[in-house]
Amino acid sequence: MAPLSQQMQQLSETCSHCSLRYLCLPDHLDSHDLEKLERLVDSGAPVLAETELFAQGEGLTHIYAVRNGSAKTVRIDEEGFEQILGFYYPGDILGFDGFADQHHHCSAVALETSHFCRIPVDQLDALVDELPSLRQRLVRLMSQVLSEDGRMMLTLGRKDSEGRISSLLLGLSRRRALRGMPASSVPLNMKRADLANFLSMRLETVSRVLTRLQRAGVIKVSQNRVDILDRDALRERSSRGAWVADQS
Amino acid sequence: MAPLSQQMQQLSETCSHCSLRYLCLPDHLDSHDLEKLERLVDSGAPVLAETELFAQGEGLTHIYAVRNGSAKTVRIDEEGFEQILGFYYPGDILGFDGFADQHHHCSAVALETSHFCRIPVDQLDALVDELPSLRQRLVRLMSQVLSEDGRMMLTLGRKDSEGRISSLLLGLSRRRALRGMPASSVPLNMKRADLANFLSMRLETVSRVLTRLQRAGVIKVSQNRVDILDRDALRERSSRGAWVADQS
DNA sequence: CACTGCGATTGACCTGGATCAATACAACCA
DNA sequence: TGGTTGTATTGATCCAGGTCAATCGCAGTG
Repeated sequence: MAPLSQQMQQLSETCSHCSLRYLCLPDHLDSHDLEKLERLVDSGAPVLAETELFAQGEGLTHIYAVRNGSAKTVRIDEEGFEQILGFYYPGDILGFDGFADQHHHCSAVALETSHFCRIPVDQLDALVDELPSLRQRLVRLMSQVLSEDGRMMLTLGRKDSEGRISSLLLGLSRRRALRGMPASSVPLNMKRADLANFLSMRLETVSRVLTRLQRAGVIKVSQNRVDILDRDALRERSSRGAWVADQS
Repeated sequence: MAPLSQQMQQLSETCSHCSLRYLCLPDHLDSHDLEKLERLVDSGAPVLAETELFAQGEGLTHIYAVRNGSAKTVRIDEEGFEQILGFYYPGDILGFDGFADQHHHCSAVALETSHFCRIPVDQLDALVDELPSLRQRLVRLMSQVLSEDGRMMLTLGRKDSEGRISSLLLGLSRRRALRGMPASSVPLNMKRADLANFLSMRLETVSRVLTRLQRAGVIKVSQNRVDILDRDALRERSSRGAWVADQS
């Protein structure tokens, strides 16, 4: 339950007044440039849970910023396997991977009823040519994703189930903190199957690990929400069990 | 042993005459823009095996394109775990992840004696503001990496040891084909430990899988080189053993 | 040539987590 | 209130691959 004032702020139509401007595209833009960006943004109707924002293979027409709510991106690879690539929260941008060849390489789906800012790519493209600050911002955001992907590969490759869950929870918590939301109470808006898919575990294992962590007094689980009781213990578990690579 | 003519071509000082221009930064640039880019590029002395091009944490001053030879990127995460993020071949760019905060988030190390093109970031940055075509090219290359990262996460998360090795071999082979090199004979310039680290397996397992594939007549292993005897079988194995995710 | 050292291979064993299957719980509807 | 459906938890079993350890092969070196 965020206070009403905060909700209003987040839903404000203009980037300049958006509480997320320092996380999102607008960061580092001066008010003049920001105004131009603002004019591109279309904050449309609410998107219902399970609704696709864009589909894999589709042409790239817009990128999206999460305004409120949450989303996931899913890719189905050549062999038909489905992989959740990430979860997205207010201020995050969806659609960067489409710039490669002007087609989306994954689908984006709302996890709950959410609002998104739609930004038409062609106009953004033109504006980027005009505003060096915007280009830099864009490159930085993409580069950030790259470096987060690296971290994720490490998690998937090196950590055991407990480490993966712990890392995920800490990550979600950290991202809440960035947004000024209570970091010790993390809502799991996605289903267990989504978590399992994302972390490359079976959902039974997700369940087991969550209860194990609960029994150990590290977290408190209640269906769609996890309270972090002992952050240090969680941190400890997120790296314990990760195995060290052989020396080259 | 590439023919001398090809070596000469690859080592040509100018992008315009470089045989890799269609893979590398210059692609899609007209001759006028290309000339400007060319002036930034410094193709320095050969880099010896095991030498660092740049180190994690270091400020971003240059990005590098592989001219010939090969390299790997390695990241050491907060908890001290070392992860190889990728292998790089002629035409590939190293250093993109540094744009996030002007610092490298991984180290780059030559796998063998290699040549690299050094491009100073500040000058590149200025040129990018000047040339929209270069900006687009840059964004596309970064976006490509993003989408390849997605594929890699899937491999790490979903595939068993045989699938991982098979995928890797096919990937290396495909990249050779792109460069016009014999695709059925793949040199493994990195050590087994590097392969293992990259694929998140133990080196013993890498060894076992390679010999298993050899015994099955799919490949022929000879210390630092793998010959692909039955590409279809390899493809089959690269997806077999990958498990399907639970439905959300 | 013997010696050393590094990397690759192979063998034997054991554990984490996938798999299969049953049960529990909540929301929703008739 | 009971039935139905979707989701989460828990239990029992099994195996891929991690772990430990021995061996081998080759390159360099005194």
